[in-house]
Amino acid sequence: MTSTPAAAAPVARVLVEVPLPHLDRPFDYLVPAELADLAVPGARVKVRFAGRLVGGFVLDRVDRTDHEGRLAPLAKVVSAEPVLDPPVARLARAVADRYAGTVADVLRLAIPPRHAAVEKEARVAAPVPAPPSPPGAGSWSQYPDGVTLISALAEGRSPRAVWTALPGVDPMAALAVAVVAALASDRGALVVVPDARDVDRLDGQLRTLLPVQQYVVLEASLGPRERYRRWLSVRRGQVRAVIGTRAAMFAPVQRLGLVAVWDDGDDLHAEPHAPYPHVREVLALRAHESGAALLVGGYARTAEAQQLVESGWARSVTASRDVVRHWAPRVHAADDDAARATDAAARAARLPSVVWHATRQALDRGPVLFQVPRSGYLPRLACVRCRSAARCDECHGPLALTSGHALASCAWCGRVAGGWRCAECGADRFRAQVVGAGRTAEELGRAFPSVPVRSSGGDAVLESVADRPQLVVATPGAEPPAAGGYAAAMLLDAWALLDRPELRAEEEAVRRWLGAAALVRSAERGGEVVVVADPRGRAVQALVRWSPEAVAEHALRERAGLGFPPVARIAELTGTQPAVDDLLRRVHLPAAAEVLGPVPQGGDHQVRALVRAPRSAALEMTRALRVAQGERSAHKASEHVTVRVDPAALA
DNA sequence: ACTCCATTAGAA
DNA sequence: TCTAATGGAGTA
Repeated sequence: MTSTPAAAAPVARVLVEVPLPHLDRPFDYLVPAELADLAVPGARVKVRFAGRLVGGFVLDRVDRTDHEGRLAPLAKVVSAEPVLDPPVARLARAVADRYAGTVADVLRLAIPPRHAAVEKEARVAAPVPAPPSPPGAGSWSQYPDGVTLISALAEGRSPRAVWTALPGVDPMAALAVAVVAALASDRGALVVVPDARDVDRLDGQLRTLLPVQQYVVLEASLGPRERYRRWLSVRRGQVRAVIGTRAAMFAPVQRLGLVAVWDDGDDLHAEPHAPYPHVREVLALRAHESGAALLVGGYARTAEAQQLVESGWARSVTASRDVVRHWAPRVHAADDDAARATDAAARAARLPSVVWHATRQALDRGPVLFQVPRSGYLPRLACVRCRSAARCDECHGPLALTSGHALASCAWCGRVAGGWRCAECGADRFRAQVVGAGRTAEELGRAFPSVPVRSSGGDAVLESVADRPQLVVATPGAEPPAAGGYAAAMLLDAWALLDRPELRAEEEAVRRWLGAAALVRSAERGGEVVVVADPRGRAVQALVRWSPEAVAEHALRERAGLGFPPVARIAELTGTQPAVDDLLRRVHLPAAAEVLGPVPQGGDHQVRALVRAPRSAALEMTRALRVAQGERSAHKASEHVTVRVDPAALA
């Protein structure tokens, strides 16, 4: 190359798109004079790196370099569109540090693939819309601090709140009000919800408050073209508000005033690609870095959200007991066995008789919702007498009833279980430990022959149901709202959710129950919820009293006692034994960190080690792990170790 | 991943 | 002594 360097700021600091942890830093390149105007900070470029052309982003243009040797020139400026915003670049660095990953990995999540035609088409600058006037507080007046929260937003301040949403009051309407309040202060807003159905609902609410040109919807189902078009309008500041699902968490909203996440306990908020960041954590980082307001809302509350409250960083927004009582349905718990065998009709329907009676009565008043565990939780079988799991005689795998087969068979080896006897107590009959949605729908059809039964779940999720007597069987998260609220909800096999071995089982159960119960009419309007589980349990009590904070407080204390996130930070290292050993040998952990394992994982010759550090040493721990990963990749270690920080499922 | 370079083993 | 092969370091 013989071209002369640019007259001003001839050095471009470039982040190269290579997946290797030890290359996770900027490299300097010379800007040729003819590219001087194109190679703006944030631009996509191609550079020669280790002999080949790789993509990268210009982080900055500077006058000089610290590099000793000769600088290579930028090979090409792909586009002068500054796709990497400086605040997003800083965020990517923070997220990479937090999750022991690389900036390049984060940017892959944050910046959608370019679509050249889209970049050109919108050259005609759309005018930036004028801020809307401040909204009324809407349903926020139901919460003691709600009105203050909205006016603070509208006045340009940045409150941070963990919000327990009331049942029966559309939370999407409240989120829409918060968005408009942020816009009214001449700032931007970003709301992330778990799935497309929530996006649609929020969209429907926002549409009533804001012209559609003033916000965009970013969701996974968009094609590359439309996705880039909308994303670009946000980056260019033509649109100030974004609503969307997980990938929207990095949306380059300009002058960010509010970030919000709905139902942060939903596992859809955990990004499945490296470095596996979580929406709530990323948004909290954004709020911190941009000085934006943060709203973490849900019917339930996670231990992580509770931690934000207890650390004093965010405040708790919760309705008073009186207001909760006004909106919530009546909830009561019925233990499965105690209620089951007493009533012939109930036995025929294989329903606890409380459920059967409550359903029959509620059907006079409107639709009745049945929440049944997802079919993914294989319907397993248990001894009818002692309830121990029914296992295969041959391989000791769990027995299951699969659809289309009358006989139980082993979920592992497939052998049909004939002449089974319980290994614990000798009983010769088992019962379905968890009945799948399909089977429940069939049985309800027989028990209530004149009533229509509809199912929602899997790939057939109902949008909503009409306000007339009918039975709606849904898996958790797929419950369609009913026009005037459900007359009742039956939470079947609720104990099955609690029996799961995971750390979050209790929190998760409460989250799912509240999600269904929130769709039921208030007690004043006759709304009723029956949860089939031991009434004495803490989770069941939280539902009965509609006090999710109690569960979150307990979960947080429990995690503190165990040294688990969010009180401590844990990195999970997974790989082959030699690979994990090698990483552990190389890593220079802070003194406060502690290594557990490695222990073999199920199958695959994989092992897992946990590295734990108190929050005060967490950043040091994750940085050390990244450095050690880098050292391994620099030494061409062939076997990869996956590092996940604060994974959602810690058994 | 890929290139470059140094060290080293192998053959004249 | 020269050359091909192998390993390690660095990537601007």
